[in-house]
Amino acid sequence: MRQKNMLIPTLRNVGAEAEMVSHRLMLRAGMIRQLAAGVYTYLPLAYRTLRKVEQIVREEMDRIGAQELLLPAINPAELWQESGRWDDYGPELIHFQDRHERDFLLGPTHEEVITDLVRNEVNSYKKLPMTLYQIQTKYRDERRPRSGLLRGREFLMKDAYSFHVDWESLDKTYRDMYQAYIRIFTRLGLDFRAVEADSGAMGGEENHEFMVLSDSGEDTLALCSSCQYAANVETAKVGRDETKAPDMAEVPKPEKLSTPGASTIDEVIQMLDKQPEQLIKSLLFTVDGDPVLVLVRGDHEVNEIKVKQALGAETCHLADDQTVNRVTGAPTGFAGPLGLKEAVRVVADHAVYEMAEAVTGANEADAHLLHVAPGRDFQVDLYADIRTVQEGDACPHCGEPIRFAKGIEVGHVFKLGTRYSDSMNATFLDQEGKEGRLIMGCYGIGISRLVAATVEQSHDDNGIIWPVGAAPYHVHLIAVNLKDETQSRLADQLYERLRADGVEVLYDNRQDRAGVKFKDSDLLGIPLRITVGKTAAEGKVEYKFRRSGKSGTLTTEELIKKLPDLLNRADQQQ
RNA sequence: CGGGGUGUGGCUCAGCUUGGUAGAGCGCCUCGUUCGGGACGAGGAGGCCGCAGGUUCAAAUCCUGUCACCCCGACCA
Repeated sequence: MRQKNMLIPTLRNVGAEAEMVSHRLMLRAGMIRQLAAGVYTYLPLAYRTLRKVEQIVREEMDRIGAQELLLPAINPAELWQESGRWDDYGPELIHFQDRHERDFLLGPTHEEVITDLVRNEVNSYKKLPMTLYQIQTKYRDERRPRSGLLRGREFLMKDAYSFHVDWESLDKTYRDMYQAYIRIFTRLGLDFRAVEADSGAMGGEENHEFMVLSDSGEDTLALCSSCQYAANVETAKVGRDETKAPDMAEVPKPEKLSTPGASTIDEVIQMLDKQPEQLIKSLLFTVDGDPVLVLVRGDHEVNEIKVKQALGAETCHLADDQTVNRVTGAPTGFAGPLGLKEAVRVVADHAVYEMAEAVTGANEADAHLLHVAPGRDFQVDLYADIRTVQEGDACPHCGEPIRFAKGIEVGHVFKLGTRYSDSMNATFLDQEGKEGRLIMGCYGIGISRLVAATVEQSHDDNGIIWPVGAAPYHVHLIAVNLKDETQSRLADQLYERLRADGVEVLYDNRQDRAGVKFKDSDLLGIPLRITVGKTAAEGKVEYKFRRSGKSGTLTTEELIKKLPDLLNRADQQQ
């Protein structure tokens, strides 16, 4: 393409509202423009990159036998009422009514539509397993869209759904997908990890998130410093040594102390001159409607997801103040396991078991108890791993220390099981003519987010550095001075030749000074730059890799011969 | 949803406290010089100051409302 008439409105600077590197660089490179909060126009360069990424995803999906289709973005409310998600998804659904006042929504994901399709069209085990996917715009009314393409309200996503007669079949497709994802992110040259994750509102069983490592990521990952263990901190397990029963023979009886106004761990340790790990933090949760007292060590944090899992519950959240008052007889901040007004279930973290004595709330305003011995002074109904992992904790697999890293979630694979086939009655007939419930998996990749994540991970002070796989063009051809007849003719010839050879080349034929072209070229981040300049008279041009900065001079014939080789080297760091 | 902030040529911003002719840099157009890392000179186009009310002789500026956008938090996947 000749750059002169292309819509590539580069900017020297952008406003302070764009904070994320990818957001700033994509604005500056003339790739995206914001239309509304979380809604962006993809200009020609961004659209090319988007299609490049799409194509990689498509190839890897096709390779594992997935079939591409396109589902409607507009969904009737009935389908979502049937699955129960019309209410569950809540205000995040963008919905509207048509002229007949029928409810519709713009799909944030497509389990309902695909399940409806498959239950109608696939009735026999002979067709199974089957994997279908689409690449489509999704709509989510995020409470707070932010960070440019990383968290939009309209975004491009690849979503795949698999259907099976049994779990073994799902396991196989899940593994295939997992490998396909690894190939996709590897082809994009990304530094990423597959981590164990929580399935959230999607429901279902085993699942992994694919995280691009980046300090600007919203998710925190717990990575083992020694083995392969990797998990989202939301769900990461806490490893522990062999549990040792504490010796509490010498522990005196509980003693009440006045602690006026000390309702937080910090205030209590200040007042009593204790360390946080000598306290038991007691929090009242409402779990499936019932109050449950949850105990963790003072320096630990309760993990609601784990509490929910440990109790096999559907819902779990901190109890409101009234409930706390009723159950403990005290304002929030003074709860403890001794002397509750109501008998409630008590769940404690493993670390609590190992405490010989502890400070707890006294279930009385402005008072705490000293010398409380778990097991002696109160009973625990269930000990479980219910705290959030901390940096330095033992890895649950090998015991080595866990370290944290930040990541951007670009993919997620789920084993859904029968979550949707149950609620939507999706069945098939097996070999014996008996009806079976379809077992499902679903697998997403945020395509537009992936583009932004690539920029987050691949840039320098001068601009974007595209991996060849995602680059909008492979070669940026620059004529230094178009008024120089020799340069201009050589550049034109080279452009036509490259084009004829099928090379994806962007030709900067603008009547600008060299400095402007070089600056823009760095900003756009095309992997290989070819400059036609001073040496044009000798029939020579210069090449330069955007990533490594390495350069050289070649005749045009040599260049054309070596171009495939040069492009192979373009992603190299050195 | 709570807290904070910002809306002024295409872009980045000043002007607002203390009301009185709407500004700068970049970009854009024309001419000339320049031409390998965001050139220089001269001339020019372009803005009902987010919107609606109000106060005032007079509002970008003060008041009220409203909308949009950004940031932090909560929430959610």
